[in-house]
Amino acid sequence: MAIRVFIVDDHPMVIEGLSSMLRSQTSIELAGFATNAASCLGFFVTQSVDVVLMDINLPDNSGIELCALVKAKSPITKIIALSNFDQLSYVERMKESGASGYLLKNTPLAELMEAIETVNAGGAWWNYLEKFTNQMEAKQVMMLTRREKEVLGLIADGLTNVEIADKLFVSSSTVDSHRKNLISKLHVKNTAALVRFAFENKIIGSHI
Amino acid sequence: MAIRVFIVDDHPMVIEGLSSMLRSQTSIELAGFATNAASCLGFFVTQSVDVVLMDINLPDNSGIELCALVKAKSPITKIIALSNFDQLSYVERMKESGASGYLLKNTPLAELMEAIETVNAGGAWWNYLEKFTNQMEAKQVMMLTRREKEVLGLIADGLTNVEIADKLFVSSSTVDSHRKNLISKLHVKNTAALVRFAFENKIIGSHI
DNA sequence: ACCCCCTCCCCCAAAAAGGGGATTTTGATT
DNA sequence: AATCAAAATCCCCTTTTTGGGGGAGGGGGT
Repeated sequence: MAIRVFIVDDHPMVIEGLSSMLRSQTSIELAGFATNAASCLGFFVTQSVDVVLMDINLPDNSGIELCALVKAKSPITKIIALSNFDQLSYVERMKESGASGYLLKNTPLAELMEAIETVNAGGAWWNYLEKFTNQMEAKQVMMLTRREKEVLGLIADGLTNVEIADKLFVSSSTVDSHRKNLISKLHVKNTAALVRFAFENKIIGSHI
Repeated sequence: MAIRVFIVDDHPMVIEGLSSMLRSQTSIELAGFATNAASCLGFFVTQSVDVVLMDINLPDNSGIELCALVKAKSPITKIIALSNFDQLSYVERMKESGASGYLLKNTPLAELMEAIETVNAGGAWWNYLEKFTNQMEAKQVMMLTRREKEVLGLIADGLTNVEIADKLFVSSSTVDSHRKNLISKLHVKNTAALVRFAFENKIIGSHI
C-alpha cells in the first residue's frame, strides 16, 4: 500500500521539485499539495494522508500553528517539517507542535524517502543536528544576516554595488563587503552562482 | 451554463495556479486536470470538455501530438496552448494541430477568461504575435537558441566565459558574444539579473 | 568585555559590459 | 544544387563592475 503524501509550501519551485522526485517512487502516492495554510486545512476537512511535508514559513499562517491544527484534525498523520538553512531556529518549535521529523528543502531523494518511510512507520527523523554540528562552520554558512539577505535580493534584481549603495544609503564599499561575505559564506565564486544558490535555497524569493 | 475546462501541464505549480484562478470564476467549471498526455487521453475516453488548457511541453508526448489526438477524440473541444517564453517556436505547430489559441503561462486572470470565452464561442486567440511584434524585438526575446540556453545554464552554474569556452571547445569571445546576446534578448543588464530571469522563467532549472 | 554586525577604506587583478565588425556553419526553402 | 537567413563562431576597442586580499572603527547585544 502506497504512502499517501501531501506537500505544503508556498514556493511552487519546492513543490515542483519534491513532487517530481516523489512521482518516481512507486511506494509514494502524491495525494495533493497546497501553497498556503488555508487550502491545506481545506484538504484535511474531507481527506487525510499518511505524511505531510510542511514548510515552516508560510504566508498566511506559520508552519508551527498549521502543524498543530493538522495534527488536531488528523492525529494519525505524520508531519515532516521543511525549511532552509536560515530557519533552523524554528525546528524545535515544530517538534513541540507535533512534527515527526525535519528535512532541508534540498534533501536528496534517497534521504527524503528514508525520512518519509521512517516517520510513516512511527519513527522520528531529527538528524539535522548531527549534520550541522559535524561541520561546525556549516552553521555559519546558513546564518546570513538581515543586511546580507537584503543585499542579496538587490543583487538578484540586477543592481550593481553602486546602485545598491544608493538605495541603502551606504557606501559602495559597504555593499562590496556584503557581496564578498555572501560569496564567502555561501561557498560560491561569483555573482551568477550566488543568485542561483539563493534561488534554489529560497534565501531570496520567500520573504523579500 | 458553465464552460467546462480541463488543464494539462506537467508542472503542478501551473495547474495549481490556473485552477485557483479559475475556481474564482462562476462561469467556469473545472472538469479535471492531467500532468501527462496519457492521463489526459484517458479522461477523454469517457468524458469531454469545452476548453483544454494544454502545455506545449509534456514529458511523455509532445503537446503538438496530444493536441491532434484530443481533437480527434472530441472535435468540439477547443484547445488553448500554454507555454513559456522560450517555446514560442512551437506555437505555430500547435495551430496546425488544431489549437484555437495561445497563452503564456503567467497570463493574468482577466486575459485568461477572455481567451477561454473567446475560443469557447468559436473564436481564436492568437494575439501573442501582436504583443511581441508590438515591441518588434520582443519576438527575439523569446527565441533563445540551443547554444544560448546551454551557455545560460553554464553561466548560472557559476562558470566564467573562459571556463565555459573551455567546456564547449570554443573561444571565450564566442561565449562572450552569447552572453551579450542573452543579456540583450532578455532585456536585462547584467549576469545576476540574467540568472534570476532564467530561473523565474524556467529557462533553466525546470527539472531540479 | 567580547563578539558580531555594519560600516568604510586600500590595492590590484580579473571578469563583464558596451560598442563595434566579421566570417563560417547550418538548416530550411526553392 | 543554389540561395538565403539564422545561428554560431571569432576579433577589436574601452569602461565599468567584480573578485580577492587585506585592515579598521563604531555600536549593540550577551
